[in-house]
Amino acid sequence: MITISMNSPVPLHDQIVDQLRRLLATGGLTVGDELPPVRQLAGDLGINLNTVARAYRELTDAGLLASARGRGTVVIATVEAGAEIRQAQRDQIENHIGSAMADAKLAGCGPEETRAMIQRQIARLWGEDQRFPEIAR
Amino acid sequence: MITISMNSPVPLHDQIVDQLRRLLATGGLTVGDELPPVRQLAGDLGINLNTVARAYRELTDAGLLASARGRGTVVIATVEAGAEIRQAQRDQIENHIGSAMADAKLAGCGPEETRAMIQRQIARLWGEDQRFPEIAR
DNA sequence: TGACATTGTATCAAAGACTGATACATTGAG
DNA sequence: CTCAATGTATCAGTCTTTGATACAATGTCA
Repeated sequence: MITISMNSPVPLHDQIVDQLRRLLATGGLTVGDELPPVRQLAGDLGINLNTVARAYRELTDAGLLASARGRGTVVIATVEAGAEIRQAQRDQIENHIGSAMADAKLAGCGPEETRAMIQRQIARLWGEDQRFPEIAR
Repeated sequence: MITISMNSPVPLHDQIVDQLRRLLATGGLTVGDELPPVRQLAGDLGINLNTVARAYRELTDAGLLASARGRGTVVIATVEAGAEIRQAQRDQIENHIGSAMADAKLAGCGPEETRAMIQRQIARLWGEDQRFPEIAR
């Protein structure tokens, strides 16, 4: 469900938060779903339970999860598309996308290969049936 | 030329390295170009010169830049597309792209808006004239 | 009801990374 | 030769991250 990289410069709890947010955004996690106990997930990942607890707490503070002693952690909200976007945030996101695609080019991916990656991700995120007849300018 | 964010969890020198690599991959920097002196860039960004020097050194170690006391830092190599890609690296890149696009959806971007972002980035990376007649599956 | 396993939370310490201040070494210009 | 410009090295301070451990709350089962 979650994978982490010990080599990455991004902290472990941030990696977990990012992936959970991604699952919440893509439908991999929906309201009512229970998350694995901190000890279990920490054990699976081979890290300390505090690190997982911290990730859960950050999302709890964000209003996406709810935790209670003895009862576990559940999803109470998911982020739905259509929310208001600030321009600064939009620029940051486009920058992030551009950075990822630059990495692809940097690693030797050609445009066709990159396009295939994007296609897969679009299908995964917005549904298999979503079609984009053309993306030419 | 370079912008940094003090709020980001990613270290300053990593931010600089990422953006420089991106410039090297996109043609914003080519062989022979001189980089700003560490003191100047550090001053512009409002950070310590060591942080910039570290970023330069990392790229120097990677063989992309060359630095010399008193003479400055110049680009000696750029990364060209077509290099061999390992599968693990490819998966990581696709994961990165997917993460960026998930962020977009998370922030409320619809598929059309995301597609527009991608379109701009493709044009920027692989040239204005590059066309992608369709990206449907 | 009471004991106990399960789960999240809090506290504290250690280790490491990042950033910065400062001094040093090299190059080139005048 | 002098000196400004530039990259490099060293050291210290501060913060973050991670982990070990103990605590608190909830639910289950005898």
